[in-house]
This record gives sequence, structure tokens and C-alpha cells, in this order.
Amino acid sequence: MSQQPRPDAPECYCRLEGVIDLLSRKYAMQIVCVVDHLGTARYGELESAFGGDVSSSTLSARLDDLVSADLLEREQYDEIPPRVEYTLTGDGESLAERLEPLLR
Amino acid sequence: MSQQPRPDAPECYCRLEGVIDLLSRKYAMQIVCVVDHLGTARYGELESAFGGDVSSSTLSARLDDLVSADLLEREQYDEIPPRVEYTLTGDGESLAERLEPLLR
DNA sequence: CAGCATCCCTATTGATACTG
DNA sequence: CAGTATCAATAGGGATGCTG
Repeated sequence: MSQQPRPDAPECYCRLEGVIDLLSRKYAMQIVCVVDHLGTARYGELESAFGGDVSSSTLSARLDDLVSADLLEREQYDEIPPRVEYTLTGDGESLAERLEPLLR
Repeated sequence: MSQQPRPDAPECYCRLEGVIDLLSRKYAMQIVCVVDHLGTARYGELESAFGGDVSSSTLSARLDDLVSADLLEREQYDEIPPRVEYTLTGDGESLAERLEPLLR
């Protein structure tokens, strides 16, 4: 989907290259914002934050994406019933801050 | 693609609703940034800013999207050869500013 | 130059059903 | 509860060729 940054392209264009693919995915930015808002969020909380709008497969995929990108941290507690908590990493928080201006 | 905002959803999620669909489209944010960078941009300038990476149909579509969203203004000069210039509207500039933090 | 129309292809998303 | 697997639907994007 994305290509190599072009050396002759404006820097403003190049700079977006890295994050853009991830952030363009559905609910990606929203998840970052919601987790930032909640501080820590469980899977179910995210699901209900979006109402019935997200399918579990999509939400799962997006969470994986964000964890892989090191924006989100996944903490799993081996209890019954199972509990998983997502929090923003440093990078995630930094992104959330940069995202906030977009909310107005 | 997008649904009605849910009254019980976190405001951070609701607030993104409006812009998100548009900004998620390929090259949308980049175009805003490039036009902001250049001040005013012709179609061909945008095309070359992205190298050969954008097809003309996609670039066209995205420009239309942005014009429809009132983020970009299209000024057409009836000359031969034809000349078209794109500039950011007030909203567009405002968005560009909010986008800038993302570039770091 | 600055595009639009068409066709087609792929990536992404959603629905549904099932599991540790 | 917190997912995964599978399948089907779709929207977005690229290639190509043509216009004012």
C-alpha cells in the first residue's frame, strides 16, 4: 500500500508516511482517543464505547495493529473470567496528544 | 461507512466522526499538508509532489472530496493551457495546523 | 494542462459461529 | 470475558484511455 518515501517529496508529505497506514484503518484513531480518555480500557469497554458498530474481528485486528505499532500495551491477567487491559504506551500518549487538536 | 454518533459514546470518539472518513482516504492528509506547505498548488504540482504514486483518478477524487468538505478551494483560470489552483480554505488551514503535530 | 470514465482488483470490513 | 476463524460483501484505489 505505501511506497518508499521519495527523497524529492516535500518533507510534510514524507513525515506522514510512517503513521498514515495505521491511522487510516477504521477505528484506529478512535481507539487511541478512547483509551487516552479512559486511561485504561478493557476489551469490552472499547466494544461498548463504539456501540454495536465494530465487529469483534475488526476491533481485535485494530488492537493488534496498535499493539504491534507499540502504541498500545496489552496487559493480560490470568483470572477467571479473563481480564485484559489496554493502556497507551509513551508513543501512544504522544500520539493521543497530537490527535487531540483534531477533535475540535 | 460511518454511523450516527452514539449519545453514550465518549466525546473524544464522537468528535472524530466528522473528519475521520475523509482523512482516512489515501493522500487526503498529505494533500492538505502539501498545499499548506506550498501555499497554492496546481494539479500537476500535487501530482509530482507524490511522484508517480498517485493515479490521476485518485488524486482527482481526493481533491473533489476536499473541495466538497470545504477544506480546499479550487480556482480555475480559463486560459490555454488551462490552469487550476488549489488553496486551503480557513477550515483547511485550521486543519493543517492541527495536522502538523502529527508530522513529528 | 487538468481532468473524467471505465473496468478491474485488492485490502479492509462485517457477519456469523465457535473457543480458551 | 476476550477473543479467533471463516466467509462474504464492499469500498477504495490503480491502469488505461479519452476529453475540454
